[in-house]
Amino acid sequence: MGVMGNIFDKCDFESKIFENRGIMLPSYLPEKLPFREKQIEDMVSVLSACTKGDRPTNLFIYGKPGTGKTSCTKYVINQLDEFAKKNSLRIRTIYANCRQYNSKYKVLSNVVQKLLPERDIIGYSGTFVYENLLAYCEKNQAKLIVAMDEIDKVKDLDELIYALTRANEELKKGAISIIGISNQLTFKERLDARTKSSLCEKEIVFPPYNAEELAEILRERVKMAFKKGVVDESAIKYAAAIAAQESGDARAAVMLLLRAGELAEKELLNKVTDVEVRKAKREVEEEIAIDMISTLPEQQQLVIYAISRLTFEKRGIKRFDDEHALCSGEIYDEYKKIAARFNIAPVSIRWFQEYIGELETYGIILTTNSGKGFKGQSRIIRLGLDVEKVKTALEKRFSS
DNA sequence: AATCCACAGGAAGTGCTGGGCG
DNA sequence: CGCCCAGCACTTCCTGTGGATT
Repeated sequence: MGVMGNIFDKCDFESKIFENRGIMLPSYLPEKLPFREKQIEDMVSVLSACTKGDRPTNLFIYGKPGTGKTSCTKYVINQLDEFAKKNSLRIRTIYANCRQYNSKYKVLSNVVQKLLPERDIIGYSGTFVYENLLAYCEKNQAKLIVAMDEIDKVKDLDELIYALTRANEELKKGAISIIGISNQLTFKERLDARTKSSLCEKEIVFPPYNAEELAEILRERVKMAFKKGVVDESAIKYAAAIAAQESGDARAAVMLLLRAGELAEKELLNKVTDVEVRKAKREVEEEIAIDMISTLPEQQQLVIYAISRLTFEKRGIKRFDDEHALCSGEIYDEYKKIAARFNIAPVSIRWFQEYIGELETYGIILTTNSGKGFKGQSRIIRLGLDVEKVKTALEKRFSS
């Protein structure tokens, strides 16, 4: 044996694509929040009350995912903290994600834990936690601002809001304000009337970004996250266009560009263009689809498996004019064979047809109606996804 | 032209399940 | 607590379409 290199030698620790990949991750909090000046200004004008010693009104923020709700809120309360520190004001801000803290008790104990990190309050009763909260505010004469992200995930929200608003009545010196954040626009209507009126004293809407705004946001990120000149303008434009068309979700746009960058890195390219973005988009869609397939009922999985097998076998072998078009009869036969192999009772052809229709509405398969020239009214079926990936995913599923 | 074939899709019936109600 | 009924997943049966075969 000659001189052996290290097996990690191939892994270039110096990326040719990324300058700082972390900036493209969802956890990154940007310093600039373009196109949200108005919303930030509104938040400041509400929260500025506490710098004058008053209790800020509660705030309800809503908008679709990826419209900057969380980033703006975090940014504003960080700034407020900084300002309070500089001017020695008695203001405390707390951010809690309610997906994690999804009940009144969990939220309150998390808040108290953050206020009193040295005090161990885990395992104590709700009233004990609540009293600690009051005691803290009273003792420190604190204006407390609690930002609750994904507030719709809290199971007993009415009680939580009630507890926090009632606290204000009991407190002589301190005060508590709530910032509620939600991406469900219908959520507000489900609330108790009293909860609604106290939580929604002031509302701020975060509209989705349009394509130009998304492109600007991406350019800003790319400047810091990627090496200079690596990301082509076409990639930015394309990623922005996709995200704008789908929901105006900035996080999705950033993720897409991150995936495109990782793809370019894997393929040892030195540029990221719209081609990589397109590939990244396909990759993401396929992952979602395969994920979805795994949650489908067993029978439908068998149908998809039958289609993937037949398509796989037929690749290259031309039949009629279409490359890998299938008609429902042969799929049903294959499906019955596979079902027998796995000892699963097959469904009747009638129900099989319903499955085909359902899978089509999910976008997993594509069907065209062969009006003329072939077996009367019939459906030509093909898989809308990467056949091999689907096949291996399902083989894994059924082998266990 | 009559019949067959391969298929789509409607209608009605069946057996199971889970939730509301007396 | 048992009962009943609605809803579901599915089957059986049936009608209709349009090319292929006799």
